[in-house]
Amino acid sequence: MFTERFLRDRRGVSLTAEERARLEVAISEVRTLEPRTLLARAGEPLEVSTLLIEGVMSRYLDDRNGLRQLVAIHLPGDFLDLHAFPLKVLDHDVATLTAATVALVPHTELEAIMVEMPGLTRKLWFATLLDAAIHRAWLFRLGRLDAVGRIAHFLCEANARLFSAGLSDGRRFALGLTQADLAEICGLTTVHVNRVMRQLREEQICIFRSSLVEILDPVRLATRGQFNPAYLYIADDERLPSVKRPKTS
Amino acid sequence: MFTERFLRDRRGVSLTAEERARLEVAISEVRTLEPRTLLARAGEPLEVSTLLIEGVMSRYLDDRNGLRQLVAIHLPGDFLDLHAFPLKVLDHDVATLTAATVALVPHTELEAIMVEMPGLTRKLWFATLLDAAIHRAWLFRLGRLDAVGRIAHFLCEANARLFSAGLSDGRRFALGLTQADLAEICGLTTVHVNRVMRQLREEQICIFRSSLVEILDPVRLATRGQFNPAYLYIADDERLPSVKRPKTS
DNA sequence: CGAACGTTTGAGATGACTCAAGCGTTGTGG
DNA sequence: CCACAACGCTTGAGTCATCTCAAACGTTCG
Repeated sequence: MFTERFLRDRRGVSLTAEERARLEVAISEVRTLEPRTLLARAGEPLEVSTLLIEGVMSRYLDDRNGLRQLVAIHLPGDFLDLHAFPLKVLDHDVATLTAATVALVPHTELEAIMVEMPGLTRKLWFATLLDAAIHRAWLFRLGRLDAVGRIAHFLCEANARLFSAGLSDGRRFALGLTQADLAEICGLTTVHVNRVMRQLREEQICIFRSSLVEILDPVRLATRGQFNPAYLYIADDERLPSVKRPKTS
Repeated sequence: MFTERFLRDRRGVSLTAEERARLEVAISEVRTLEPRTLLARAGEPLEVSTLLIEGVMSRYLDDRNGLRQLVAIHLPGDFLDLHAFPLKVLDHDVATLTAATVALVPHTELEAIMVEMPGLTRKLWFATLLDAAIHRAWLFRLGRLDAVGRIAHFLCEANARLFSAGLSDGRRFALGLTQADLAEICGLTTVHVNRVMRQLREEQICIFRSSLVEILDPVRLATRGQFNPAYLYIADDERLPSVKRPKTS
C-alpha cells in the first residue's frame, strides 16, 4: 500500500477504499533515490508527479549567490509535486535530502481521475492546498519570528507532521536534516542555527543531535515558536501543544 | 463581465467563452467593501468564495503581539479565497486594504462545476496553485533578501501582476498601500521601510508617493530584488525586466 | 590513517530594530 | 473657514540580533 500515508489523519478528507485503490493503480513505477539527488528542475515540463513513500525531500529556490531558500520539506505520505499536474512546469527545484523511496504517477492517470472521480479530484486539490497553507505558516515564521522562534516553530511543525504520519511519538523523531538544512529552511546561517540549538539545549527545551530530535518541553517549544497546528488540518490536533488563538469576536 | 480579468494572460490556461459564461452565472452577489474591512476570519467555515473585481485585498496571520504578517495581496482578477472551497476553513484572515468590489461565488456552484466541467475545474485548481507559487516567491524574499531586496522584489511583483491585469503601464501604477503595509508584507518595521524607500528614491530607482509607485529604472529594481517573473506564469513575460536564471545543465 | 563532513566556538562588523520626536496632508466639526 | 485631530511620512540616536570570517574539533567512512 504505497498510498497508505497519503492524506492520513486529515480533517474531513480521508480517502475511501475505492479512491485509494484507484490511486494505487495509477502508480507507474516505484523508485529509490540517493540522498541529495535532484529530482526535478525549475522550468522543466513534467509528465509525472511523485508520491513520497520514505525519506525526506525538499523544494527550494536559488539566489544569485548560490544560496538556497527551502520553500517546503516533504515527509512520507506527501504527494510532493502534485501541483506539477495543473501547473505543468515548476517554479522551483525538487531534491531528496535523505535517501528516499518514491512512487511515480503519470499525469495521464490524473487526467483520467479528474474526469471519472470528482470526489477524489477534490481531495487531490485539497492536498496541494495543504502545502499552500504550510507555505503561509513558513511566511509567518520568516517574517515575524526571531531565530529561536523560527527553529522552534519548524521543529513543532516537523513533530506534528511526523506524528500524524506515525513517525514520531510526539517527543522524539528522526529527521534526516543537518544544521545547514535548518539554516536554509529558516533563513539563517549555519553558525547561528548552531547557537540557537545550543540555547534550546541549555534551556532543556530541545536536543538536536545528528539528525535526531528530542523535544524535552513541548509546551515551551510551541510557545517559543508561536506554534498553532491549525494550518496542518490534522483531524485531531488536540494532542499537540500549541499557542491558542485568542478568541476575539 | 465580472470575470474579465480572471486568469487573463496566464500561460496556457485562458478560459474559453463557455467556461467564462459558466463562471459568470455562478456569481450570486456583487458587493462593495470599505477599506480595511475584515471579510473572513481564520477558522470560520466558508460557503462562498470571493472574486476580486476592484481594489486591493490582503491575507494575513497575526502574531502574539498583534503584529501582522501578510501572506498574500490580491489585485483585480484574483479569485482570492478559492482555496476555501476544498479547504472549507481558512488558516488566515482576509481583509480589504483599499475600498473594493467583489463577486461572491457559492461553493454549491463550484461543486456543480467540478462534476460538469473537469477542464474548468483544472483551471480553477491552477489558479489556487498560482497563489502557492507566489507564496514560494515570498518565502524566497523573506528568507534570502535584505530590506532593499525585499521591497524591490515586491514592487517588481506588483508591477508585473498589475501589468498583466492591464493596470500598470510597466512603470507607473497606483497601489493603494501605505509604507506600514509594505512593512507587514516584507517582514520589516515601518521606519525601516521608509529608509529603504528614501534610498531607492535617492538612487533614482523607484519613487513611492502616497500609494503611487513610479519605477524609474526597472532593470536595476529587478536586479536589486533578484526578480524573475517565471513564478507568475504570465503568458508572455519577456516584456518584464528580470534576473535571468543561469542555464546550468 | 586521512579526507570529508558536520558541529562548535570566538571576535568583530553591520543591518535592522526601538524609542522618540517632528513634519505634512487630509478631513471634519465647531 | 479655521482649528485641530488623525494619519502617514520622515529623521536621529542608540541598541541588539544576526552575520562574516576564521579556526578547531569530532565522527564517519573508505
